[in-house]
Amino acid sequence: MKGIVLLQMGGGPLGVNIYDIAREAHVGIGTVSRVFNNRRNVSASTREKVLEVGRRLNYQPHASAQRLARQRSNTISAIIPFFTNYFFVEVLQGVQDRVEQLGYDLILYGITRKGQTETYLRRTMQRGRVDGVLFFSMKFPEQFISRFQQLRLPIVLVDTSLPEFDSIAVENRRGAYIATAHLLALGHRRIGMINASLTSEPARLRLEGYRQALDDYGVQYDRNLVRFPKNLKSDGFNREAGHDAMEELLAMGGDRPSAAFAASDIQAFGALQALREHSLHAPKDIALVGFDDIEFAQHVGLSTIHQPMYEIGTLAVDVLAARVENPDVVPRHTTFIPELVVRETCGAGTMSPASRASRSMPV
Amino acid sequence: MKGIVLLQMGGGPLGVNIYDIAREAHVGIGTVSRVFNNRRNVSASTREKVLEVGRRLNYQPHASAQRLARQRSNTISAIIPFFTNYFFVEVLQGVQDRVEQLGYDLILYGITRKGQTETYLRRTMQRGRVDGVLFFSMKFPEQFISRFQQLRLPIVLVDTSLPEFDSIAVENRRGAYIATAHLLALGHRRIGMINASLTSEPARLRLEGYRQALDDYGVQYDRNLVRFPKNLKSDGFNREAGHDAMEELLAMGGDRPSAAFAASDIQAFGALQALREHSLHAPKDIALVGFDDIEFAQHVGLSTIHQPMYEIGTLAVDVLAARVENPDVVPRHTTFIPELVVRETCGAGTMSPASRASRSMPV
DNA sequence: CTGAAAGCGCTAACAC
DNA sequence: GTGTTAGCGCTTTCAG
Repeated sequence: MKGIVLLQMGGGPLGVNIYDIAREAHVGIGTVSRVFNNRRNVSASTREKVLEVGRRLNYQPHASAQRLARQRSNTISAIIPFFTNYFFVEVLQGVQDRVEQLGYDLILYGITRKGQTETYLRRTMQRGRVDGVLFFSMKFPEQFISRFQQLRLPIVLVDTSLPEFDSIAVENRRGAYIATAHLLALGHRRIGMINASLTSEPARLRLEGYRQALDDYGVQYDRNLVRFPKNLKSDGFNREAGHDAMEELLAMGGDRPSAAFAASDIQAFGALQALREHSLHAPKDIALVGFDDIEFAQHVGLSTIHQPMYEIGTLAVDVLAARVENPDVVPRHTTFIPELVVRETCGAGTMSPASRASRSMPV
Repeated sequence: MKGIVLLQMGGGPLGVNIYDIAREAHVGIGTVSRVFNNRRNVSASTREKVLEVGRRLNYQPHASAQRLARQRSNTISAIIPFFTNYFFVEVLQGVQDRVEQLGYDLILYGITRKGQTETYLRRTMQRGRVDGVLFFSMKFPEQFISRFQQLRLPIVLVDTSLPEFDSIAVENRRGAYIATAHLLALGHRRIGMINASLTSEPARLRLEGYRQALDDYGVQYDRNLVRFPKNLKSDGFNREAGHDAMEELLAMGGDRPSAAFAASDIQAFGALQALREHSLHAPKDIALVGFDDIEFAQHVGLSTIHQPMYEIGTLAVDVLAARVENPDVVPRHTTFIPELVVRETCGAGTMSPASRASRSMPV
């Protein structure tokens, strides 16, 4: 009866379920379930009959019920800083596309304020919510390590790492080295670094790469040339920090560097702005190389270190999915090698449109 | 027994459930449920007892089970273009923050390729998945209108609209008018427009505002001054389109405009780049005003029309939540009035840092 | 105030 | 192949 009614009114308040289909198709609910789950032990004729009724009644399986019965949510979450960096936007595209291919849903937990991280971690840990989590670009809170391990909740760290969990990252040290070495090769000897807070892992590694390059070129490290954000409320991966750091560098007067390496593109933009405010230009007055290669880097002709962000996103999902299937293998750590992209601000490019558009130039 | 075991091993494979708590606390499962749902018809003493056991066993309610029993997912989805515009990033922050406050989960469906829209719409329509959906900046496919209505699935349209559903948008016509009038007031008479494809609603409205302003200032409309994207594969809200449009404008030689209004900041960036390639500058050679006021507009000193993106995001969630609670009220359409932000590229600003930082200047 | 019982809609193990 | 029967874990009457 209900089936008929539904048919007439085009979908009742509660929606049509597996029982409606079963009744209408004169089969058991098990069969209906098998059909819609593409199990093959169903005869062609009954399968077609069920499918026909399903179409006619516009049946849709109930997602929550499936998740409960299957003990699997087919959902993953992404905990990702939203306040800065734009890096994440491009990574998210990769995540998004892969997640769609694999049929997962993606719950987004964007961090806009400090402190949200723990809220979201707690939330994502709740049973039945997600099968795994992607954690981006932030220090993973220590007190959660053992909790995730106990719950056996799969997690992969992206752009950050911990021995306990799978991780994916770019070789930050290497990238910074490449950037600095490039400047060195161009003849610069006083090279500043516009860094973020050392509480950030990438910031620390990028500093190391910078120093290593200096070393290899026999240039004495000068701590006055390395600038950190003054405002400790954020990690310093933002435009203001970059702006202020460049101001400081400029304030050194005759001692000021002839080139600078910024720990992120976004800081480089701030630095560029500071330069403009002093009627100075890159690379003429100060050569500049950034890090990330976010989309806007092209807009302003910023030379920078390219990270394969989209690929990082897709790989992150793959690794997570693999762990969901097989929770007991040892943590796997993947790293990408970043590449230098020469545009205008480093002073090495020709000014032709061709070079401006160039997306990568391996070293 | 199970409770004890769980206690000892710190969480069994299946997790502790309401029955474990009930047994351990010597109460019925109904009572346990009431306690964890903060119903007040529970005596203080039993409540405390249940809570204590819950803490001890590290109980967490199972999200899928709750959703199934409550017939409510406490989740909403956001279908949002990811390919362009950066507009969405800032809107998403607002969405994200509000969604957290209201206790919803946010499923993200980012559109990176044409055609994904329908996939995601179908997906988000599945029963039990979400309580409502946010649909952004794209033309809502006609064939889904009646389907959403039949399912009575709440939806709010953002940055686009349809009579049938709630919507939130900025007054595009008004914004374009303001931008153009500003240029006119500065003395410009030949003003170009760098537009996106007219298949986009905002593009159409912005053109209208542009023409209206011209009219009001007694300036003859010249269709040669309005440029559309050549590449019809996208909607044209991107850097390349802006770049090419500016090229075309420049190619007009002596007839070229002395100012231009771009339908989006991102197109304005492309235009700025084209200018640079010709060793021209804004506002000296061509004054320029954009639309959106995405974060990067500050970086390059772009004068533009500010949209309250964060607020649009939070409001969108509020409106959706309201409709989830009360599905039967008539559709509500909200619009925001955009404001002009004077920076450098329009040529009206003083060059002081103060004015550069100015975020809004109502007209 | 509290316990018992009946779902919510689906999956999966088990017979036939 | 296919129907039946238990769950999955929680919410929500309904008695008392």
